[in-house]
Parts: sequence; structure tokens; C-alpha cells
Amino acid sequence: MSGAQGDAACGDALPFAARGGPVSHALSRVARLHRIAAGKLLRRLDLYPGQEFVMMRLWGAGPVRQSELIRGVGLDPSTVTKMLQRLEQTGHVRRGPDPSDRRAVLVEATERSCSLLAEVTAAWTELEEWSLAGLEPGERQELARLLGKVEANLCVESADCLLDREAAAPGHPAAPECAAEPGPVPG
Amino acid sequence: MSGAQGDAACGDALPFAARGGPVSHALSRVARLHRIAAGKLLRRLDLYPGQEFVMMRLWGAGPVRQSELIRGVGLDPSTVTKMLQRLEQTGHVRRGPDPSDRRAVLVEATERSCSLLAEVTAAWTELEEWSLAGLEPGERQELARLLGKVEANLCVESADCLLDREAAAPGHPAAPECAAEPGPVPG
DNA sequence: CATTTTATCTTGGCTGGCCAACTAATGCGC
DNA sequence: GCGCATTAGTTGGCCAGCCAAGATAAAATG
Repeated sequence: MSGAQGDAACGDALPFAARGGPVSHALSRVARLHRIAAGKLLRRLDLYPGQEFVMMRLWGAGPVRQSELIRGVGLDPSTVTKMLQRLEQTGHVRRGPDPSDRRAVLVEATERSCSLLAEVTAAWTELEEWSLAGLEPGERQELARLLGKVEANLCVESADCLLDREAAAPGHPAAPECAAEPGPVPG
Repeated sequence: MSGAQGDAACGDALPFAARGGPVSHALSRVARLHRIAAGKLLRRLDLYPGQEFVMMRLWGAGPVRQSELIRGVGLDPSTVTKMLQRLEQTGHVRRGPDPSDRRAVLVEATERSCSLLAEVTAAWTELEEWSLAGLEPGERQELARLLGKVEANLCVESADCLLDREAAAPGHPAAPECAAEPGPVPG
């Protein structure tokens, strides 16, 4: 500090929301709050925010190539690698080599993790309902639609985005619980 | 892996978008893409995504108490501390003790950083326009409104959110460039 | 005045997430 | 067969961001 340089109030206090763009700014804040809320819900499930997306991809699918998983969640490969290392360490995930391609890695959810499926789904539902409280069905749909357009816009440049991966695939009833064949778990 | 344990496909492949909630999921993806896009724009300005918000608070204000800054951006104090340490190291920010309260720290933008104001503002505008391409004015407004509602919803529980901090503060014309009076710096 | 409470940072530790650079295995072309 | 590009994953480095715990200084309280 030491005063010798004079302060640097460049221009004075704009309303803040008026510079740049209200939507971008609101988006950042909402996303942060949303993530924090998700974190609180996931905490008791021994999951960190972000891991849910990976697990959701694994539940409901058998062993999956890591590359496919990466494409699915749309994150950086290194991010997924580290996340999987942690998920493996916490026992939510099992990894192994792919016999048909020795550089690939197969990933699958552990049986233990299956017990979380329902809870994570519930948490998501709760969070969704929470976030959208007071919004009418039409508004929710509109919000989803607008977010979709924004995502499409941002996608064009970002290069690595999913977009239209499961847009099709209509209503599976699908048991929310771990309904799959339990498969013999050797003692 | 080794197949001996039986796979753990809990339930089968839901449409994914159908579980939890489409908005929450879309929100996460959009936020991520948005942040990446912001990062690309900020990169050349020697800023990392997130720092913009802090700098925006500093530009347009003289020396600010760190605690006030923290309240303003709504982040964790430790986050802001570290961010400021880096911003100080990169010369964007200057910090010094508050003579009137020796545990407080005063923060201000450096003159050097002032040259970024316009560029950051431009980047935000560009990003905003980019994200919202193809959306009509009505849609943009609607999106902002809906995001606002969601933020309000998430705010109630999050405890540390801003919301209505500068809702007041009417139109400062305010030069977008470093216009401020050089003013005496304490110390 | 002494004690306790509160406010203001700071540090350490951990995750998510990115990029850049690297290894290893597969494929393709010659 | 040999060599080169592509693909798959990993590692290291860095930053944002959180929480929990600690150090100081100010304020409240006895």
C-alpha cells in the first residue's frame, strides 16, 4: 500500500448488474448456489459434488469404457481420471483393464454404491424441486428450454460438449432402486 | 474387475435426463461451459475465471475492506484470501492494513489493473451476447427473471448469498475507463 | 480492569476442474 | 515389417472453492 501510488478506483461504482450482462452474472451465482446445495445433500452420501454425474452414468450401465464415460459427462479426461481414482478409493467404483483394448479401462459401479442410487436420485429430485419452488410448470419448461439454447450456443465454440446424447429414449419406467440382477457376489 | 464379482448395473439405463431433474442438470452443464468460455476470454487478460468478479468489485471503488469484499462477492473468506494473494502477486491488487482496525485488510485495484476494466467489461459483454445468441429480448428477460427466482430459492437455505445488495443505487453514469480521482491513500 | 465473546483474516487440507505434456497401445499407410 | 498418426489414460501443475481450525485484534461483558 504505502500511499505513494495513489488509489486506483477506475470509474466509480456502477450498479454492477449493469455491466457485462445480467444473465451471465446470474448464471454464475445460481450455479454456485446450486452446487453448494448439491454438496450439502451429497455430503451425507459420501459423495462430492460432481461425482454424482459420473456415478449416474455408471449406475444403469454395466462396465463402461472410461473414454465413453468421459464423453458422456463431457469433462476433461484428466478430471475424470482423478475423480475415478478417488471414487475407487472410497469404494464406489471398480476399475480394470479392457481385455479387448489394453490401453482402455473399464469402469463399473460397485454393489456397495448401488445403495446410493435411490438416495442420489432423491437428492436430485429434492434439489430440483427446491430450486424451482414457486415456478409453474410452464416456467420450468421455459427455463429448461432457454438453458438448452444457451448450452447450444456455448457448445459451438467449446468443442467438447455433449448435446443430444440421450435426447431420444422416451419414458423408461425403470425402478428407482437397485433393481438389476444382483448377480452373484462371491463372499 | 475380473468378472468374478458380478457387475453392478443398478437398474437399467434411464434416459438420464429423466432422473433428478432436467433443469438442475442443464444448469450444471451450462455453467461449466459458461465458465470455460469466460476462462478463454479472460486468459489473455492474465485473469482466471472467478477473479473477474473480485476485480469488478474493486474497480469502481476505492480501498475496500476485505470483509466487505467478501460479503460482496459472496464467497468463502478463505477463497477470497487466496485469490487476493494471487491477484496481489500478479500485480492486479494492492493490500494493506486498515489503520482504523488492525485486524482488517484494505484492498484496492492497482493502476495497472485499471487498463483491464474495459477489456473485462468487453469480454463479459461478448460472452453474454454469445451465450444469448438467437434469444429474443423477451426471452433474455425471461431467462434473467427465472434465474433470479431460482437464485432466490437457493438463497434461503444457503445462508451466504447476496441478493439485493445493489438493487438500489440508481444510475451512475460513470466512465467505463479509469477515471477516478487519484485521492490520498491511507498510510 | 480482566475475561469472554465476536469479528477478521489466514493456513492447511481436500475436491473439482482445466491445460499441457507424457506414456502406451492401437491402427493405418507404406 | 516399419513408421507415423490417433486414441486412451495418466501425471504434474495450477486455480477456484469449500470446510475446519487457528491466530489476532476489537468489542462486549463481568
